Amino acid sequence: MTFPVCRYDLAATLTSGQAFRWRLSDGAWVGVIGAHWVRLRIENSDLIAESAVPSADWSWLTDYLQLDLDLDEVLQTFPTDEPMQKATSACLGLRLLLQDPWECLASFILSSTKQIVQIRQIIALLCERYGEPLLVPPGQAPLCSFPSPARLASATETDLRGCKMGFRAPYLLATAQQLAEGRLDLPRISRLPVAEARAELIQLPGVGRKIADCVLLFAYGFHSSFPVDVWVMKALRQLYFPHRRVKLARLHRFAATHFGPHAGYAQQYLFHYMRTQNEGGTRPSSPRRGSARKLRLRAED
DNA sequence: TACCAGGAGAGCG
DNA sequence: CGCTCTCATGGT
Repeated sequence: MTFPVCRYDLAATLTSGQAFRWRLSDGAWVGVIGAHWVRLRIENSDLIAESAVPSADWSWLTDYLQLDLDLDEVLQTFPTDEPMQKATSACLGLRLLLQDPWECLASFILSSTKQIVQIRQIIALLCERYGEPLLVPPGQAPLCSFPSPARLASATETDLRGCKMGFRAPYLLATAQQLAEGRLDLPRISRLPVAEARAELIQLPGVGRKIADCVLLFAYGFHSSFPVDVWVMKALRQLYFPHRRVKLARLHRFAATHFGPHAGYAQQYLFHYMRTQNEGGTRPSSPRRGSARKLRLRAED
């Protein structure tokens, strides 16, 4: 199946720390959306999608990739200051996905103080051990669905620790149990105002402001939600409040007023910019070479 | 080797 | 409140 697309950077989008199961294989991106195995690539401003099972309705894909979103319309609402100009021009075509709430929630519970490569490894193990095998085309590597709350709720903390998630195991287990018991209905949250939706999510074990904001943005499409992690905090302080002590609460207030109605979208550009800009590094600190040390320390003051 | 990673929660003054 | 400490694991 092919879909016409304009300014859609698949690589940046699928590796920008919002989803963790995509991998590049023979020049195409292979992943799982719900119960669908899918393989994606872009050729001549066309998105080409191959699935394992023929489907008449591709809304599961177009919704996930947000193909109907007008990116230019979003970009026009961004502030025209220099940091945003640089962040957006550094990666034209970076998009936000619309993911499954449970998979997104569980993934970000597992994300705390982990690097993206390690988050990917934990989630791969979790799916391999607890997910359902999917139908994949002949010759393709086997792949599983993301395990349901009920499935994880039936595991033990020790089982989950076996997936290398460490102290996050009791959080994931307790949250899975609450959802499996029906104590919180994830689909219902999409109908709430963003502040109430956030309050509901934060009640779950292992879910604080940052993870709640990630789920609101990446799975519920609340574009006003602005997750502030170490990277974005660094970006905001460095670019907008240099040489000043600024607290997290103030950064949230600043973000809510400065970046417009699609602030969360702007956040993704800042996040990607910070991660790719400096020496293609995966670390916000710790210089690679001695010669860079002085410059870096000066810039970070 | 020592330090650190897309945080959350508990304990402290 | 606001700050600090701990939590588990793997990479550099």
